[in-house]
Amino acid sequence: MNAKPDAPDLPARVVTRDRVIAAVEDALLTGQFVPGHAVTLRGLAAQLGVSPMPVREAIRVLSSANALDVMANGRIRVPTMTRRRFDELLHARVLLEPHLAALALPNLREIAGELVRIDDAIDESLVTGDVIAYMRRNHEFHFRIYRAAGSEIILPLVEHVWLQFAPFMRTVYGRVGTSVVEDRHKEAIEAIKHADAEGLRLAIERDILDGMGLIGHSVLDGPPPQAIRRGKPATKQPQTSAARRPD
Amino acid sequence: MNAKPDAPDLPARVVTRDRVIAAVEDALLTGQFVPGHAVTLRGLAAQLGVSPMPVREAIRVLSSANALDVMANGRIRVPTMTRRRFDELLHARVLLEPHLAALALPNLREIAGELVRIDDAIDESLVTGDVIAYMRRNHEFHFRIYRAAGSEIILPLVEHVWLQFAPFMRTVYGRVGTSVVEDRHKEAIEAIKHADAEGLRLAIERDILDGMGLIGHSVLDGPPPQAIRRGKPATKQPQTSAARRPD
DNA sequence: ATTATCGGAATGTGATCACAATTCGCATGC
DNA sequence: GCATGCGAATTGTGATCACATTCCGATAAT
Repeated sequence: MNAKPDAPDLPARVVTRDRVIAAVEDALLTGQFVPGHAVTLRGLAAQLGVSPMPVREAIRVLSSANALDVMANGRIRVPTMTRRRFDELLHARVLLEPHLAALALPNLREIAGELVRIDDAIDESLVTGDVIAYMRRNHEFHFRIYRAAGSEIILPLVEHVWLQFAPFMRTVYGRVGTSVVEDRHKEAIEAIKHADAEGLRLAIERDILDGMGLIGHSVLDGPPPQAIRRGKPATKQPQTSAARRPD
Repeated sequence: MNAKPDAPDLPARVVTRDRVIAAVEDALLTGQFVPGHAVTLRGLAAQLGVSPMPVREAIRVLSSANALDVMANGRIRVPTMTRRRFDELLHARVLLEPHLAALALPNLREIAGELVRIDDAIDESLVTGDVIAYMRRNHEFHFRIYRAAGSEIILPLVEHVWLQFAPFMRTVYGRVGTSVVEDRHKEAIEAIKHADAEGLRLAIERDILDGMGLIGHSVLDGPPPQAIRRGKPATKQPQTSAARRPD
């Protein structure tokens, strides 16, 4: 490599594009972007106080990860959830996340206390009904674990999956509330303290299946996803932004 | 009647950015981008005959998928393979691809003939030593199978992984040749014909482990890849910058 | 001959403009 | 009252310019 004794620490210059990406990702993960809602370059740029150029790249990055939906005419919107997509996302989560958790187990002892603290914050967000705080904390709980696996390949894949299902979960919580949320974090922490890899794997899997499976199905199986409002035969997937009102 | 597109097929307007992405992805998957080689906006734009703007978005998309490496100063280059990265990529492949193949098994009967045809083309590429054609055909063989799984979530994840390890494999083939390549495609085809899910899963897993594991380790454990620095050692291989001349 | 220093070239980033395509609003006509 | 047609506004895409930073090469000094 080229010897560069000047700065061993990477300066990590903060570029506007990365700030935009982080802002949109946070908005997606905390459910502040409603599925079906349009996302425009200039609109987002004005909202974030930047020029459309960094937003363009950020949107392109996120849409390439299927975190934003690019329609045939180029318009961009928050993806709407379909039964098929939901099942596949659930599938991918069950495939990847328990594996990552078990892989991270040896490194989790030292952050067990921090996980307990985050889980306490989650409980607090649940009782206060702060959905955004809950989703952010829940994301932090899971990814504290997954990050400890030290896998720089699988971890981004899991982040992609989360970016896709998170907006939908926000809709779910907005409809059924957060009181029905019951995670398996306590079991996971217990498994970590006992260095029980299989127990941790099972706890994560159950956390995914319970949290997403039951709630997701109850909502997706409810109203049929084809609520024709004006009889547009061109669009095979009518948007539900203005049709259904979450409460 | 302006808004009445009779054609049910989506127009799918071809934008320059997508062509650039496809071109770079193909170059990565076929090993025409040497690991460590710099990729510049204006250089790639001039090479492809487009303006730097679509290239900027394309590079951003690919770098977000870790298919291109963004250094601390913002410069972009084809990622270099490390032992750690390689092991993780191998790990991710074993985790995802056999699963996808088994999932696709019910839909593979009808394309079994096509798979045989592609595999024959692979053998032909191997005897002629056409590494680029081999890599393209091998990619096609695998993704014909994976695409049949109908999973629009896991499939992009696998594509991301391929984009990351493919350039390195090109280096491997360029060093040890393609004569040592021995895949498990025949076993996979056999398992498909017998509707043997477990056999197919095992064939894919062995194909990955044999192809990447043995070859990759032999090269990564061998000579360090930072041998030559100055002097431009006889660029007999078509480089990425000025290799392709449109006319 | 080796090292230090300086200047031009190259690179990524942000901003702005131009343009085709699409969408929305509103007036018009039946 | 309702569909229709037209024009303005919006949107994504591509191109170009400006600029800070960095890299490369040449020149000069020891």
